Amino acid sequence: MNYWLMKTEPQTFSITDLEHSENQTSHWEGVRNYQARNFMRDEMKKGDTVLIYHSSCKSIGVSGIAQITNESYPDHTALDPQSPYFDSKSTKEEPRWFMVDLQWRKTLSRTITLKEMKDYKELENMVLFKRKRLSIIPITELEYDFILTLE
DNA sequence: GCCAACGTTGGC
DNA sequence: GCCAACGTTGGC
Repeated sequence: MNYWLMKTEPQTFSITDLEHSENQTSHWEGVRNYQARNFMRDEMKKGDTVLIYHSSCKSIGVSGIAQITNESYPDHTALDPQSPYFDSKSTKEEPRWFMVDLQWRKTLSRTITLKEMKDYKELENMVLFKRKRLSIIPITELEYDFILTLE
């Protein structure tokens, strides 16, 4: 069982939106970065645990927990010319982009902020700090457990 | 809104 | 295959 951190802009899709989705479950559309795609396509497994991270917003940081309920399948929004995630180079026969399904587990009582996470030695090796533009980030069980103790 | 970091594109 | 130009991410 693996642990992940997935970034989202809450004005687009927040942990609260996931909580209020049908069956508290949603697909995770719009990943358009190859390394993030590879994590999703090749390594995310059903049952993996995900920290939901809010970016580009007032309160930046970890805001909730979710779980992978469906492993990767083609991201249909890449084929939709009306979608902001449309990619003319992706086809039904050879999909370029993938998504997974996530189910809500918990909305944290407060956001564990990026700022405070940077203060802890226990988290100093987080990929989150090293790969600033990666939207899907593997984390260790120790990092996961430690972050949740901060709530 | 600014801008640094950095991933992607495309000419050569 | 290199690398300059360009576009996007995301913290501040």
